[in-house]
Amino acid sequence: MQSRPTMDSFIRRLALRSPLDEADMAAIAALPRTKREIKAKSYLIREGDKSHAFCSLILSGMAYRHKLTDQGARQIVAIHVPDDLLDPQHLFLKFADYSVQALTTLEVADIDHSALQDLILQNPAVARALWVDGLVDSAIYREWVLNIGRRDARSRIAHLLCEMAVRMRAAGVIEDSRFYLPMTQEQMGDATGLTSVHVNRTLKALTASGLIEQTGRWIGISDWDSIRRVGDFNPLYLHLDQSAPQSEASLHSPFMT
Amino acid sequence: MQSRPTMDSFIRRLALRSPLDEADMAAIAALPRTKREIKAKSYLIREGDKSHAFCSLILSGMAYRHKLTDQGARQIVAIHVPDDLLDPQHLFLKFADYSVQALTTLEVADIDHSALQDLILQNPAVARALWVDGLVDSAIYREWVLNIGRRDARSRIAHLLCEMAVRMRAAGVIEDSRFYLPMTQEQMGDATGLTSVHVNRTLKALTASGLIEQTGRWIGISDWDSIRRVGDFNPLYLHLDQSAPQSEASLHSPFMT
DNA sequence: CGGAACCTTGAGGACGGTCAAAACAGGTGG
DNA sequence: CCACCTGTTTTGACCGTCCTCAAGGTTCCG
Repeated sequence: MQSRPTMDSFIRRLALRSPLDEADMAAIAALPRTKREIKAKSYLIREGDKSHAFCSLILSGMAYRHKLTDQGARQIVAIHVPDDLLDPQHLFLKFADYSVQALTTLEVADIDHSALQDLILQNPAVARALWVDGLVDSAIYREWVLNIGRRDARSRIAHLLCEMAVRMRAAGVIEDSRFYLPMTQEQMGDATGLTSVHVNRTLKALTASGLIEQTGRWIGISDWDSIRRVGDFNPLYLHLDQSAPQSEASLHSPFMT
Repeated sequence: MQSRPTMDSFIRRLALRSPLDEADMAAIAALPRTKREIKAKSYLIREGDKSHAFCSLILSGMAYRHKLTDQGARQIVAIHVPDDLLDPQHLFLKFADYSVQALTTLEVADIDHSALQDLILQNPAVARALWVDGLVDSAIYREWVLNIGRRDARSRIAHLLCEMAVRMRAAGVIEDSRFYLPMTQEQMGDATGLTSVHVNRTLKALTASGLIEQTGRWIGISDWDSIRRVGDFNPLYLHLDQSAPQSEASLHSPFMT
């Protein structure tokens, strides 16, 4: 996991989906922030917490967002990669309806709320870019509802792997045609509405069918086209390509160089 | 379904979660818009469509948002009640990753994008209120992921009914301690990741246990406290009460007068 | 070297799905 | 006002995907 101390790639991601000129980007880059390191497994946010006075941007590492039922069953509702901004919602809502926990050691930049609010007030292009980021979040939630509600275990896992491949590609953390997915099989189950036992069997089956290769938590995708079909994965919902709604290009493998 | 020609109650809902002064409200009320009537079952938006040049606000009636898998399985990802603003996302994203279909005859107000964009640029309080509305949407999606991923059929249906009761209460369309839920059992299944057959059996079981009463598509909740417990329903995620994060009041029945 | 967390595998069970048919409701047109 | 048609609800029988429980292996880290 390389160290990525600046916000450059975050700004580039925003600019991908919403127009930002040099001045806008400079304004974001100039936001006061403090870097912080967070240990794997520790909580960034707990359900019911009052909102923090800052937003955390993931510089490196991964985190996940989850909710619990009364009986203590856990559902992971989102997985976050570098350049994800955790909780701009806390700018506006008073408390959290979910928990966020570090999946790996995490480098985050805590951006002060009042500075961010000021920037949003003064700079509509920045406000829009952040708003759009949240809209894409929503789109991902919708796809997860579909994934969990209407696909079988094989498709769900395949879909999860496809999404992570594409998003990690966008974040620039794909190495050597493989990606490191720092999740236990239990966590993958919590993300897909399955049990760890069934995730285990499903992963083995995907490997046996020659769709993926696992070594530890490194995932290689041997046959992108097949796994895309099995997972019924169409990356349009990630809105990574604002220019071409229906482009075939978006179906290409995230492992192509 | 009473006719509700103005945007007053929409504005009131926004003001519930985000501060708006008289001038802000007047500015929203002055937005140019055209009223339109939409027949039940017709599409407002189709997946893959390029964004419209307007946002539709539901004045009366209900609609749902859905996505399809490759094999044609349908998942309803959201149900919309009066005062819901459909697709502020289209202000910023170029195409739709879902379809929206009318559940009943619908009265909507189409608000012109350019006028709305201008208002957002000029008036930060309005921008914020709309942003917050989208954040609550996200919170609902998260809860649905949990509902579908980690609750059994009985809880899922109970949860759906609780959510609809509370949201319809907020929209002011509860009559006589009952609410009209214009969904077929197949649609309820599509919303909860179940089949219509199982929804039927589950509803019968809830009725038999004395939790609800059904007459046609009118749902009466006989025992709010029990169904809330069965559905593991805690309305905090709806962020209806910004003042009191942990208030017990939020657990009260939406049928109390 | 030891322990904890995680992965793997097996056997059995259950929740919810599938398929199919019948009852019912509501609207339309004769 | 009845006859019809279509969409919806209801019920039954059977089945399969995924869960549960449990034990043994493996990996990783202190």
